[in-house]
Amino acid sequence: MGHRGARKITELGPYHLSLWPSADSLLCTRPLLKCVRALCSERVCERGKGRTSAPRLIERETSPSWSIRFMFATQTETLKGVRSSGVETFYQDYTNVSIYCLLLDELPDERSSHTGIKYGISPIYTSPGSRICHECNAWSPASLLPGAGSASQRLSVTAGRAGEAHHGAADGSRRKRPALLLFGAPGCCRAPPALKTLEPEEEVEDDPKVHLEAKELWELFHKKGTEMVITKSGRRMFPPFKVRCTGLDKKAKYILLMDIVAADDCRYKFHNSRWMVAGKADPEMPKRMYIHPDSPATGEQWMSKVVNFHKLKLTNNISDKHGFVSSTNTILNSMHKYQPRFHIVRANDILKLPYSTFRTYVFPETDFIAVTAYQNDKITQLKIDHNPFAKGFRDTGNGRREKRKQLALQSMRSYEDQQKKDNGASDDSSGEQPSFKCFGQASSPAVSTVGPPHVKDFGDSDEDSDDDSKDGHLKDGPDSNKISTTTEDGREHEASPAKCNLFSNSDSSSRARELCSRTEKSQADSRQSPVTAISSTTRSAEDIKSPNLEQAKSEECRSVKDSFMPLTVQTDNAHLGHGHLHNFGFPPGLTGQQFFNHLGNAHPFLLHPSQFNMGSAFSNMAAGMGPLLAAVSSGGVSTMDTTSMASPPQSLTGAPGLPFHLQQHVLASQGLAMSPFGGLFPYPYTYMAAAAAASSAASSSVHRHPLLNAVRPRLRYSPYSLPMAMTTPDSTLLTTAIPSMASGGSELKASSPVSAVTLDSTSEVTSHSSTISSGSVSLSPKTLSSEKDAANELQSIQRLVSGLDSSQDRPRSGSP
DNA sequence: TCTTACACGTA
DNA sequence: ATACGTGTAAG
Repeated sequence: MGHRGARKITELGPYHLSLWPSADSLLCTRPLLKCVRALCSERVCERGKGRTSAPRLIERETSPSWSIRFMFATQTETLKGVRSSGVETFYQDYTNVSIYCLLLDELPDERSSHTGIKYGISPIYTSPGSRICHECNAWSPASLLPGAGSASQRLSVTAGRAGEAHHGAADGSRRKRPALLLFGAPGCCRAPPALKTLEPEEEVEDDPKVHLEAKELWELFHKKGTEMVITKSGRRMFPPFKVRCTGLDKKAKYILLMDIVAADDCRYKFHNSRWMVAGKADPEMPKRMYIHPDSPATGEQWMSKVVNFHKLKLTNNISDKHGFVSSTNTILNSMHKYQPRFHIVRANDILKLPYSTFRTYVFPETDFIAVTAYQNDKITQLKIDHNPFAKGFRDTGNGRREKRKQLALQSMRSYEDQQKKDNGASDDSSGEQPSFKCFGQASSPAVSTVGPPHVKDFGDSDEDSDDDSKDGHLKDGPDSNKISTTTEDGREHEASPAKCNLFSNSDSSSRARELCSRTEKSQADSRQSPVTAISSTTRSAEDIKSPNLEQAKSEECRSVKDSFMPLTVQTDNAHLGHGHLHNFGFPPGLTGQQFFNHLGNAHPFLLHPSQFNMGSAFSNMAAGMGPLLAAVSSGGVSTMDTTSMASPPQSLTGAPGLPFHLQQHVLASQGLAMSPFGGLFPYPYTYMAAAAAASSAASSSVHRHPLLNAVRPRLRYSPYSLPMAMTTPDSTLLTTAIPSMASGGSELKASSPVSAVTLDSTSEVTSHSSTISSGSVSLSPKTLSSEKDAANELQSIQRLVSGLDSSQDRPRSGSP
């Protein structure tokens, strides 16, 4: 990575940045300077004059390995104006970066008089020990503001509403202060610390099997070509992705995750009632790994219920109004095909993810095409017939609202017709309402279809025709819940996983490509094989085997047991820098490299390490914000554990502890996403490279990295699979509500593990055992109190940062 | 194509 | 009662 002479950075004082424009001090971080200049010229000056209007996000590519992004938190509206040559670029930064939150300070007149610039930059949050790595020039928060302000000072900053940041003075006075969020990719070549602090995993024998729930329902949709609506705010999947696990070690703890990866590199169009390839796929959005909110939990707990991932939402929106992506959202490209994947990782702490073996399960019948509006009327009807939330559109007696409307329309039309007699067409239209068409919704017994079959089937694809027959099977069609395809029959459905360690060999890259190719094929096949278990072992490339579906269920590649190998840092990685780790307070060992590597090896479908989504927003924060959080916490906690932040996805907010504005900040930072792992797992870029490279996310980060660049040609297929050792960690975010903090290393504990408390264990389904949700799991008593506080703070910070959704989120965090 | 407000439903 | 999940129609 380029060393750009950042050497002085370490010497910078807290206010160096704030003294801006004192270019000299900034020179140390050339990239930063560059960004600042851009910012100033474009926005800051304006700001000085008055609040501006539209929110802005300015992004700059500052170096091959990383970049810095600025964002004005002051804006109240959306960040739509992301100005970037391409979304891809934008995202890259997004994911790969750690966040720094700075406030714009008013500059003394003498400083601004000749420049007209009224604001300087002062950091708000920084992690205590952060600094720059001379080797890789990576920039850590602390370096920016070493010493800048005490924790209390930082805390004093409060955010008002979403667009404004208020600087709360001790006296209680507040003055508005434009806030600038600076996002910088952390990078450090220092070797990651070992992860000795975490509790060792016990060796256990397990043979996990996974059943897809509601398989029949999935198949029903699949026949027509499943479509999933993606919206700005995020849309759930339907059918819901639920699985039932068996064969887990009752006592061992597992982390369950899911992600959604591109099924191929094609763009589709719905033409003549059929899905057809319409060109090459658009750049993949950064992918996230969604960690089930109940994770980690014991095998017994997982096996006692259906594992539901309904909290995961699909979106086409890059950022919310503040530019942050909800942790539970997975960004997809409309008109592209995707394949959900399920992963089982035996680990008692999320921090160990990077070192753990992923058992990946793919259910070919769950692939789908993301759409902003339904294309196939049959799919629409299936949704209406089976999704309980769409009952209002069913024809059944009661009243489907649509019916009414239609009727109304018809009446109106008829009326009009009489008068005008225009349209025959109108009639069609009436008939045409998609929702009415019933073609095979048979599945839902009750209500379903019966109604007016307006049906017009387009007779979509041939395949479509049969729909009905199957439908019948579905248990209560209308209620998805009821249907549990999985049923015991099971084995068919069971998928065996392919294991993959994050660990990836450097050579993996080539492999990854192969995988990619495979995957493509697999897709085609996918339908055939019910389940595919991918097992990739980090070590053996071979293991990776085909990712594809063909291997189908039965294959299990358990090759490697979870090997917890903290990879030592690969040399490659080494230079990349793991610097973050420290900052984040993550256990050093955790750093991403290993993590990624493992993933990378995996088959095409491998996860991308960088992207973990924790269910809770909190978690997001944690991930991305580690440093910030640390800083934030007044407690003086030096670093927050990512782990500590657990929060229910929905609830984020709740934290009573922190000042509201702080919360916002945090969120924002999170959202940004920072580095996926970066946040959570501070990891060196390196490791990511491997895993990430393949993935889109990877690509993003990759850009920066020369090495990565090579990889860049995105492998669509295997998002996660990159072999490269070096990938940057960026793309993924981990978001999760991490329930248990686990005993972090000493550092962690010190930092303040937050009680995971809030997890929302949404484990829907049935029972989510209280235990699980409680996160009782690994909390250490002593840390609890502090943890809670921390959590609260985090939440508050998140809010602050995000400034947004506070309303939505509810603070659950509280201690139970 | 995508976004938004909406009615209507679940939970 | 509130919060939130649906597809629709209109833009």
